[in-house]
Amino acid sequence: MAYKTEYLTQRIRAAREAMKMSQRELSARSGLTQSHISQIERGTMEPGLSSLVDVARALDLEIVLAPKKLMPAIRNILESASATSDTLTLEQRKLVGRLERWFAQFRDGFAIASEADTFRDSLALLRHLPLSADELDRLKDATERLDRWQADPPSSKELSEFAHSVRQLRNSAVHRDRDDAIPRSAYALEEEDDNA
Amino acid sequence: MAYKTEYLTQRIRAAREAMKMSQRELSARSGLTQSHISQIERGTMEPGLSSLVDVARALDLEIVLAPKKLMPAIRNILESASATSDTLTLEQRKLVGRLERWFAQFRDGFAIASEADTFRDSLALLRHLPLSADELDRLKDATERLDRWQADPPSSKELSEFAHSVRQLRNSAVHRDRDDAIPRSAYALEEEDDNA
DNA sequence: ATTTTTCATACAGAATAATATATAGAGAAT
DNA sequence: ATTCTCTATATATTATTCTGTATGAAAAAT
Repeated sequence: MAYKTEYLTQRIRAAREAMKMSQRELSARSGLTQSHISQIERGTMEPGLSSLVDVARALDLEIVLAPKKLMPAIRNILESASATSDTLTLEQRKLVGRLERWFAQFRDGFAIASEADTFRDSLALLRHLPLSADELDRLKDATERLDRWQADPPSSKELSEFAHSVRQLRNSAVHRDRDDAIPRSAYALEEEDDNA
Repeated sequence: MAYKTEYLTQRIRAAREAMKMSQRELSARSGLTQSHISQIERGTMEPGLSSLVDVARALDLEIVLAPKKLMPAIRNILESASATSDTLTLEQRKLVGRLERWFAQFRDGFAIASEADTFRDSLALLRHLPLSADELDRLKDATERLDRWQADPPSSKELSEFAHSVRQLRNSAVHRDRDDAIPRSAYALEEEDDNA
């Protein structure tokens, strides 16, 4: 009777094993008993919501309620995080990191605060989403503008334009269909994210 | 007792209300009793996981376990689908208006007449449909192409592509599911056509 | 071969979720 | 005012979780 939530409890077990934590240790961290955890993982019993929250927290996981329609985009993020990193994502992270550091300094340059927030959040996404070669180029272009702005600070209009172009980049990466997703060495399927 | 799952149950209530669904209707859809739902939403009782799953499903929501470090990225996606404001819709109308004026001039550029008609109809819809932040971005991108075409007129192939992208935009706005619909209250009634 | 660790399982009892049903109050609609 | 809908709340009963504790079996480490 318990497989309505099986996909969640299986993820719990996978997460625990991925960080090489024993049921006993998880028990200590979460406050549930070991026997309880065993039953949850096995599907012998359906946990209460609060138990799941406790266990998830202990595994550095968060419970999110997401509209079904957004699930492809969210899966994109979850998978890209567990996908093996290749040279593309390495450079990508370097670039995003540079943009983030720049933003920390230039945040006040934004005329509108919400625009600055949007920009920061777009960066958060770009750090985790797979990019095509073309998109990576655009990301590179963006960081190159930073160089020009070292000497000559941008106007708020330029900044706004800049933020928009970064957001465009984010959009194209987020809403990519999984079918034409960037080919990667091994696209891990949902249930086997236990590769470090 | 202070429940640690209140952030989830609050989202349930918010989702239900956003869809204008009564507790009774949700009760019918989810299989829980109305009284049960009331207590969950109020926080007087903590639901079991399976109850939460049932309710979430009935609201077209999915429960996701996400690594904490990915939360900024995920929040970004969740917000981009629901964020909207008055200023945004104002901008939306400005953009659509611009596209419409442009179309009045460039209508002959379309190789196929039906394509032009479809384009015009898409615009008419876009004027009245609530758009997410993402969709507004795409709309903005579209109008920016117009700028480039001031000097350098588009080929009929480019034009066709352009019309297609606008139509896609229209589709995503039209076929949005109830659950993540943009709350209309702010601008549902304030619409008087400003003719171009 | 022995010890340790890890996981599955069992059981009793306390705590709490969940059902079914009913009702009261608030607000909206007629 | 009367009727309707919606939400909160109450009560009694059943069902399930959860704890605490203990044990067996398999696997790993010594």
